[in-house]
Amino acid sequence: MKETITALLEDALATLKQQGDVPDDSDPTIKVEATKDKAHGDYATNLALMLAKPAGKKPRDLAEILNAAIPDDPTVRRTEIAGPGFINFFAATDAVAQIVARVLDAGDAFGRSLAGAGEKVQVEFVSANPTGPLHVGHGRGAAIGDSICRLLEATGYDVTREFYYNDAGAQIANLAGSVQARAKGLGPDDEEWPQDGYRGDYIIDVAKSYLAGETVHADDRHVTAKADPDDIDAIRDFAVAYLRREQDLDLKAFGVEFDVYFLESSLYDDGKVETTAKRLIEGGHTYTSDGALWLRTTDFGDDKDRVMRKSDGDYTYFLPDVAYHLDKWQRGFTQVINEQGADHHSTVTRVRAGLQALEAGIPSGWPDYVLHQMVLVTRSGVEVKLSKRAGSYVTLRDLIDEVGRDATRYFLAARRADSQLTFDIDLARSQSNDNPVYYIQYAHARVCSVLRKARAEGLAFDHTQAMSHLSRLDTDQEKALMNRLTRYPEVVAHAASMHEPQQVAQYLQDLASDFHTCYNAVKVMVEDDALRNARLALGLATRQVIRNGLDLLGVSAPEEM
RNA sequence: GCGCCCAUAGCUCAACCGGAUAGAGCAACGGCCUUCUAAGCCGUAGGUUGCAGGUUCAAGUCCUGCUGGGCGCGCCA
Repeated sequence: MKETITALLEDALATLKQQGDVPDDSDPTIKVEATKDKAHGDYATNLALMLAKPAGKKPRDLAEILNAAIPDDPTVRRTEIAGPGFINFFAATDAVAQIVARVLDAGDAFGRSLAGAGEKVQVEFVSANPTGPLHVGHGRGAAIGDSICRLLEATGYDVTREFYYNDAGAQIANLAGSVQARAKGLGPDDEEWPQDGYRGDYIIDVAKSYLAGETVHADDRHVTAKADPDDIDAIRDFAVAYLRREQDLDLKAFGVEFDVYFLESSLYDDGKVETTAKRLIEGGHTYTSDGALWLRTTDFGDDKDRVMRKSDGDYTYFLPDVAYHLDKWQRGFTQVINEQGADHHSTVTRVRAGLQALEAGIPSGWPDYVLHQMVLVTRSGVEVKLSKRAGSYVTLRDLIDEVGRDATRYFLAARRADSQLTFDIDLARSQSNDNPVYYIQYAHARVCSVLRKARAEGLAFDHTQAMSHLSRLDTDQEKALMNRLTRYPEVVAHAASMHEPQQVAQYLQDLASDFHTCYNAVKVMVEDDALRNARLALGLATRQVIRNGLDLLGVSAPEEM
């Protein structure tokens, strides 16, 4: 529909150029928008407003000329000029109803497109170090990151989900020390307890499992414990595998799986850190000061230079970061999206600056970032800060256990990443109309319920009959619902290109609302076979779109509540 | 002090990379169950989009300066 109108406008514009009403060189991007207000028709364009200035005409006069030049088309019932110079398009009723056939025809594929044309995209998200259970912030990253992946897949991209972590640094040494201390029966209150050791109860579980000689299987590694409390290397390997497995289990329970686990240590093992350092030095972008090696990132937009090799000879985390992103580029990802907590926002300019200094032909704005703000968890209006297992923070597992996967995913993905999020546990677990997840799922279940009833009465859905009577769907509520269905592909395309899954959540709420309104106003199970089947078809189409949309958010679509 | 992000109804949030009368839900008030799930629907009320300027035919959206909040500013990650 939108494409049809755009094509009509292109025709009209060409006519105007030919007539000399508009300069030949004016080439505005033609914008056709779905209207917010029914009174403005179904679609509208501001083309006349855009062209008024270059044409040297009043917007409304130009709109008249433009409108007259729009060719006739069966899908457009009529057009009108409104406001300062908008042209409104009213769709033919039959054309709107055809959406039902299109949805049912496409099924799971409805809303998908080939816009990405198979381009390789990598999305890095969560990327938690294996030092403890995932917390709510990681959950937000997982929900947003995975939904972005699903959106990109739905728009034709070849997506790689990647998880980057450090299994060898200071934090890991601290983890090993903490587990060893627990294995020797020490607690955080003992004098010999390592400084800044991890105090959470989960360390006890790791230590017990290690001493019991258990074998753990994570997605990317398998380790059998040596059970020797004095072998710190063995403890470290085991602890990392153990916590990686914990995280994998949490992520699986959350419906998130990764294609690639990338180890920071591999960048050292493969010599990529060395190579990157050499390249930066040879490029002349480094200098030595106070015994440390600095990269002149200020040449590339950073507000201060950064240390890449410390005076003790070790590299800072910054250099492997650059090496890692160079590696991403070399793997052929022309588009990379990094989903991270906003507390790491300072790495953005730094990494980009480091990549520029490599002079590897990487675009200056590469990679893309989606940064999410903090999550505050509340129960009974009071902030929740602690979990028993992790000690100092609320874990993702806590939320999944308490409110379920669907509500957790929905709530964490339904807000713009750049606004702070308050996760209200009471709301998320409430099975009532103020909970948007249930509201949407209920709409889906209601359709299923009607279908069950139809089947039970021996009036199973007749697709052929329905398709030839779609024009019977002519009440205001049905038309509003069908219009909403029409918008779905645009919503998916836009949400994907903007990397904003919350737009899908918003749409689904609106769709569910239109459906419930329709459901209350229009009875499906009527005597008239043709009408009943047409209405069943509309229900089926709605169910399909809800299901498709929820899937983009990783939320299930239950048949009954 | 510097940098990034945010500020929209009493509350939680939308607003399709500048468009028409800024929209939902909750809370409040008034209605709707002999009828497909009332976990729902209909109606009423609620706003100078933090403040002040600017750009534009058109600004919640873009620019500048304030105010308030979050995060960051390490030879930690």
